[in-house]
Amino acid sequence: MNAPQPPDDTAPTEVARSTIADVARVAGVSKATVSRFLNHRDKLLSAEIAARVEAAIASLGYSPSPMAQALKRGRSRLIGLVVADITNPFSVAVLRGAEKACQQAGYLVMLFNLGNQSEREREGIEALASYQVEGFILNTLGADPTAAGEVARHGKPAVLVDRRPPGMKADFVSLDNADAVRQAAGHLLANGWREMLYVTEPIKGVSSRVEREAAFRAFIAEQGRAAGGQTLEAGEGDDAALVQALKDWRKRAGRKPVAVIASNAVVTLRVASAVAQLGWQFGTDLGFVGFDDTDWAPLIGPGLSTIAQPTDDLGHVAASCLLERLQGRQLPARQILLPGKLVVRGSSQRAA
Amino acid sequence: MNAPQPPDDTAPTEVARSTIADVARVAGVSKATVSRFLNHRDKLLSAEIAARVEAAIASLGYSPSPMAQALKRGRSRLIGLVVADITNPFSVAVLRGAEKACQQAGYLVMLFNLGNQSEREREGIEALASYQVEGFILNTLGADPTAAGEVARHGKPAVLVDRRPPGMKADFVSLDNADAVRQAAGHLLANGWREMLYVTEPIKGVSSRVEREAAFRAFIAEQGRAAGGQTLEAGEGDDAALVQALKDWRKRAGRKPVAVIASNAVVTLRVASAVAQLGWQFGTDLGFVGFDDTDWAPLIGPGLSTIAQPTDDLGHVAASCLLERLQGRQLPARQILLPGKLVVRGSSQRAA
DNA sequence: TTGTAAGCGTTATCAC
DNA sequence: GTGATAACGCTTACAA
Repeated sequence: MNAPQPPDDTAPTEVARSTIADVARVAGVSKATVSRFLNHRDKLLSAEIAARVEAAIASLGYSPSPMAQALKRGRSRLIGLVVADITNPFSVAVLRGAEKACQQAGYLVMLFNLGNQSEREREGIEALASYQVEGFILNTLGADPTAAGEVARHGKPAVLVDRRPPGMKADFVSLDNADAVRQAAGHLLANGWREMLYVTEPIKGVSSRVEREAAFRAFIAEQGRAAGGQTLEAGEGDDAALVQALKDWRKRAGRKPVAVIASNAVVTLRVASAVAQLGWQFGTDLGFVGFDDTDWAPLIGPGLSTIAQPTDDLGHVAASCLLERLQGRQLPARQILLPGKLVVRGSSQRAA
Repeated sequence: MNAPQPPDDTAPTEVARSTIADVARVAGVSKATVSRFLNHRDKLLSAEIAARVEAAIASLGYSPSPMAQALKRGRSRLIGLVVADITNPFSVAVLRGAEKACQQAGYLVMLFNLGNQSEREREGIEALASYQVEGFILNTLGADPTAAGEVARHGKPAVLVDRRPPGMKADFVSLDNADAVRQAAGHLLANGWREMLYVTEPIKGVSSRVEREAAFRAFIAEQGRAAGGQTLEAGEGDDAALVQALKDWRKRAGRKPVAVIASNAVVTLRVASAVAQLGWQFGTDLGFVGFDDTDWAPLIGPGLSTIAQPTDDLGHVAASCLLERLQGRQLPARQILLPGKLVVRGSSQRAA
């Protein structure tokens, strides 16, 4: 304990970031000149000075502080991405697409994950806004209507993905839900499944859920007596209830071939689990199509048929929309619907 | 073209964020006083003035700009998280844990996804550092050795998750790989599987892959003639090759019961797909344990046995380590190994 | 073509 | 206790 204390700079000699002032000093010019070199490159600069500045920058390994730039310019090269649930593969896939597009355009994505707690929407938007993000990509909103206002208040452009809050005017990018549901249901019907059950998470006014369920009902209505259908809202953690509901429903259907449409990957998992418990086989006891073509879908039972969402495009398009507006283009709020693609596997083909 | 230009304030009357100066004016005090109120709250403030400031802040809906604060203080309340591949459920799970801990401590997580392009490590670290992140959580590094130096250069604390680059001194949080492999292999052996194949992504010096494979080899060596084992590095997209390799290997094993250990979820998927193509059944033709307990594991075949990583804890612990250091604690580089948990399902139990 | 100086929104160091 | 004032690292009139 009495040993001479080594100098307590345990932190590995923190190399202070060099600033524009350092560069200026080394190059023997003013800060303004360096800044010009950075922002206007060739214009208004004598070759000799430009070279000196360039050398100084290189020798110091200087790069400008985005923070300071943001403070001064009011622009940050940051895009705020609010995601409902990072655990949802759909959200992640969209994120990936968006991120790629943003990075290509020189923007960095700042992520705020709601973890499905919609009451944190405002919080997320506030936090992001305070970092001067230039725009928002929102894969959430539905519950908290004030959050929409929150975005508007900042006057920053926003694009909505997948979910559209009640009265919000903004670009909207989403799967063409109506078409996708028709593809799924139509395919099942064509394969001889006569009685369908649409299983969804509790709808709770979430726009994509509303749209899909409505499309399902519309489809069934159109078919007259050719097909029957109903909707089941399955709450999380209610596994036993789902099993029971499926059993009852199939019994009621009598001898009609029955099929389930699952509204997303989470529901697919729950249904698959219930089906396993019941000892049923996809494709023989039960037809099935689920939304979201996950990489495990081919491996369950005879392979699960799915509606693949163009997630990468969704993210890419969302980012592009936003970037366009950031370039100052003034357009009315657009609504971009991308088609889903039916991937046929064993679960939707009658094997009995 | 000659039409009178409408005033181009099409942007929805951008409500300028109110600044500390606004608050000062409204409250009839100086900026310094407002700042004191914000940072030192009660100390050194007369009740009357404090009340006035508080009222002004409330009425303006003021909140300080983190950017300006970061610029001034050199601290940003930001933590940089570099993730090898946001598509990997393991990475996402860790991210979730880390994010939760950070948010609780008042930090925001800034995410940089490498998309598996390890050559972008430097880039990511640079980008994050330029935003003055106070520390790093790195779920990557292995390939680019200069990236490690990059982190050190900034003198900011970092904690490594899952992968540890060659010569980097920093906190390290990871699954106890050696123990996990022994659990998996031991369990298979105990269930009568005599010949094992360890299937991994190309090892390429990635520490976690190296450790797991080494542990597997060590385990086999210890068993003497009680068990045989070999390793297969399966490159991505090489599906046909994997199928062939499995076939050959099983043939060579003769009548000995064979089992596969998959080094992570991605490999599990590839193996499951190959097994399906071969028409084999898990649990009868082939034993199986895979790393990472995904939510689809129970649904494939008779259920896939897995080693569940404590992902949430991993992320949480990583964040805690970092936060501790940010609080100024000087500790030697720690190494925290969390145990995995064997989840037994049908695939590892001999049904034949 | 280049330099000077003001200011972005904060916080910290002084005086008063 | 409170208020000027000078930074933090950068951009941008305005001068020269």
